[in-house]
Amino acid sequence: MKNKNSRLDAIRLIVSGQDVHTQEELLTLLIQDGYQVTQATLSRDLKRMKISKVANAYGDYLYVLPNHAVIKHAPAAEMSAANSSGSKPRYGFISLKFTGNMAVIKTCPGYASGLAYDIDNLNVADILGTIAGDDTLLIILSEDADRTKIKRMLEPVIVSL
Amino acid sequence: MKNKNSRLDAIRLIVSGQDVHTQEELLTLLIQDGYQVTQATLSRDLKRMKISKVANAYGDYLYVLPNHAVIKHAPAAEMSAANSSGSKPRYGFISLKFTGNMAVIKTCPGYASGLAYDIDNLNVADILGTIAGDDTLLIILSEDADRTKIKRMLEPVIVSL
DNA sequence: CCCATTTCAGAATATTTATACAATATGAAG
DNA sequence: CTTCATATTGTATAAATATTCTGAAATGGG
Repeated sequence: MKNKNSRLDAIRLIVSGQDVHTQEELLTLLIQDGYQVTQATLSRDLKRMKISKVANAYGDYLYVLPNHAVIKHAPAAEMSAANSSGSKPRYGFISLKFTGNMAVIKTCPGYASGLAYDIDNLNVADILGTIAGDDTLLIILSEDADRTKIKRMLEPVIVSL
Repeated sequence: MKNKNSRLDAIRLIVSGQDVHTQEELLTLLIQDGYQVTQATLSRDLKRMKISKVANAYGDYLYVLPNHAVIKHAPAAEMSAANSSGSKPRYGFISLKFTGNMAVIKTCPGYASGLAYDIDNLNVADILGTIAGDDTLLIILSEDADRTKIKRMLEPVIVSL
C-alpha cells in the first residue's frame, strides 16, 4: 500500500475509473486509499505515466490515460485462449483472442498500457507492435505467426511476475 | 490571417509540426506568423481543440494533438498534391514493416501521433487510415495496396536510418 | 435602426502544476 | 563499516495555465 509501484497502479486505476479534474482531487482520493503523498509527487507520477489533462465535451478538464483513442474491439473472435490453464492472471488480464493476423487482449480498465509495455519488452519477432487503449490491447502479428507459439510467448507476462 | 478559424488552423499546424513546450512558446510562434493573440486566448483555443500537454520521453512536456484513430472515407483526388504538404521529416522514425493489409511503424516514444498526422495529410489513396499509440503507428491499407508504392509515398515524412 | 444576445478576446489574477532544493533512504563498491 | 552514487520524496516556490471580469464587436430579430 505504500511503495511507489503500488501507488502508480492505484493512480491508473483511479484515473481510468472516475473523473479526476485536478491533482489535488487525485491526492484526496489517494489519501482515502491509504497512500501518503503530496501534490509534487503526483505531478511527477503523472508525468512518468504520461497521464495528461484534456478537455471533455462539457468543458471540464479531466486526467486521462495515454492512448485514450479507443481501439475497436475485434468483432468476431474466432478463438479464445482466456484462462485456458486457470492460472492467476496478472496486470488485470482478462482474455486473449485472435482474429486475422491480430490478437486482442482485454484487461481491467487502465491496465492495457502497462501490459503492452511488458509485451513490447518481450521482443518477440512475430509481434510487430502493440497499441493500447484503456482496457483493450491490440497486438499486430507477422503474417506467418503461429498462434500457439504466440500464446506460449505471452504466458510469462500474462500469468507471472 | 487574423480571424479565429485561421488561427486555430495555424495552431494545429504548428503543434503537429514542431515541439511546443509551453503556451508562451506557441504564442511567440503565432506572433511571428502575424497573429495577434495572448496566452489567455491560447488556453481557450487549446481547450476547444483538445490539444493537451504530455510528457515526452526524457523530460520535456509537449503539446500534442488529440489521439486520433481516423478512418478516412472517399479518398479525394488520386495522390494529387500528396507531396506538397510542407511537413518536415520526423526523426522519431525507427522501422516500417508490412503484414497483410497493414503497415506498422515503430517510432521513438511519443512520436507516433505526430507522424500519423503527417501521414494522414499525405492523402494517399491506398492508406485508408491510421491509428497511433505512443511509439507505434498502425496504417490500414487498401486491399490492393502496393507495398513498394506505399513505401515511396511515405518517404517524404520519414527518415530512413 | 435599436436593443438584446452572443461571441470573442485582453488584462489581471486565481488556480494549478512543475521544479529547485534539501533530506533521507537504498545499495553497490572498496 | 564507510563512501559514493542513485532514487525517492516533501517543502517551498517558480512557472505555467485557466478563469473572472470587462468591454468591444458581431449577430439577429422586431
